[in-house]
Amino acid sequence: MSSQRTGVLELAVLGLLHETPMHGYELRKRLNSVLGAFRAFGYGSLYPCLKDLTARGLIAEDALPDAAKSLAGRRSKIVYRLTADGKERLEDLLSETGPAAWEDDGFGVRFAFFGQTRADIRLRILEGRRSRLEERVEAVRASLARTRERVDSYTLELQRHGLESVEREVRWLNELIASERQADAESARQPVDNTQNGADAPAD
Amino acid sequence: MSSQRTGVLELAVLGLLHETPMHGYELRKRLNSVLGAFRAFGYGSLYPCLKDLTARGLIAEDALPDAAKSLAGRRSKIVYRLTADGKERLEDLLSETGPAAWEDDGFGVRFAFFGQTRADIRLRILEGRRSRLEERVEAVRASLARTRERVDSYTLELQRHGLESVEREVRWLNELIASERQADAESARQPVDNTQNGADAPAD
DNA sequence: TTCGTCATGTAATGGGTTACATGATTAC
DNA sequence: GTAATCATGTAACCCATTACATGACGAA
Repeated sequence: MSSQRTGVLELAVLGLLHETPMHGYELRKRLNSVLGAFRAFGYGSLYPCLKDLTARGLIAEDALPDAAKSLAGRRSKIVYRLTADGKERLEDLLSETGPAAWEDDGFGVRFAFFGQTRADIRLRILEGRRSRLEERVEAVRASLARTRERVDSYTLELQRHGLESVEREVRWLNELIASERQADAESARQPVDNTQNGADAPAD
Repeated sequence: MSSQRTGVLELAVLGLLHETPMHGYELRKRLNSVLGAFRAFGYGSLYPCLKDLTARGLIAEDALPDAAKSLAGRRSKIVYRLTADGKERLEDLLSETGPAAWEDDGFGVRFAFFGQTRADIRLRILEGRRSRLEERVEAVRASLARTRERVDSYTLELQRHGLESVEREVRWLNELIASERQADAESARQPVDNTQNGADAPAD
């Protein structure tokens, strides 16, 4: 039932390859530099994923055994690039606004590729995540309130710190949402857009 | 070798049951209230885990079909309690100071049960986690420094926010470590301890 | 020549999620 | 009597991890 099993890794690979073709080793480094603070992938995850994506025709390999490679960079074995199908798939994934898009992992990756995401989708994802986090805040607050649940001080401290972290992210989201809305309003006033569906432009 | 496959859930269950016997449903609530901000487990994870732990003799079920249940609490089907083996296992797990203890998940659970953990182990885990996080900070900082890696502003913002989060946790750990050390020093001056190996006590 | 990093993989397994299925008890 | 919550489970699947294995290339 419409359950597009995402797999953070798949999305991340497609997203990175959309920016520019790369080979596995490089991909992994970029991956861990972009998502660095949250997640780390090893080769044991990446290579099987690349094989899978290739088999599904979403990416393709351009093997260059010992080609020119003008300046910069050692010679590479297999360079992967996004296929047309892959690009389509990427757009589909980046258009999702459901749970996958606001849960911890999924959100991080999607946010990293917000540059390739439609503005309205961005907003919905940010808001989705915010309300998700607000639920958590509520849950922890409730738990903190029920002090009868005799908790030792460490458990309490953990909850307190966790709560603060989540609240902090909510504030961050608030700022992001505000600035998205502002940008939206401004671009509506003077549509300087490129490649966008041009609404009736105001006579200058 | 020696790879004691932990499984956050297993440890969490043992830890909670060490405090007091409980049945599955209750266990799950406590679980998500204690670890609330970080992780959530569903029944689909919990019950199989309980069966597994039972099979391994680490916990046991006390079925009370419709017993007295004096005050407070609805009648429960299966109440789980920690066995002697389970307690031993729990102590082993809580004594670990390796990767399992300072990686995201493992750390959270272990911290929640610090009350049941030896003071020296606590300190080593806190320090282990701190140095782990410091590595991450370094990695992200390095990535931020290499501005050549043309990143769009969203990716950048994600990295920036991630970095701040990690730095924040490092500060938190610093405080915790300091207060652990202080408590340690104080208890060394006047050993008011119970159940501890009594060093030569100072004549009052 | 040896070390570090670049570079690519595989096999086995793991730990947990999702979705489904069921029924008892309590509050309204 | 009906809805919410309590309460217990199973089957299928998934995404990734761990540990291992291999080798070329450049710098010291």
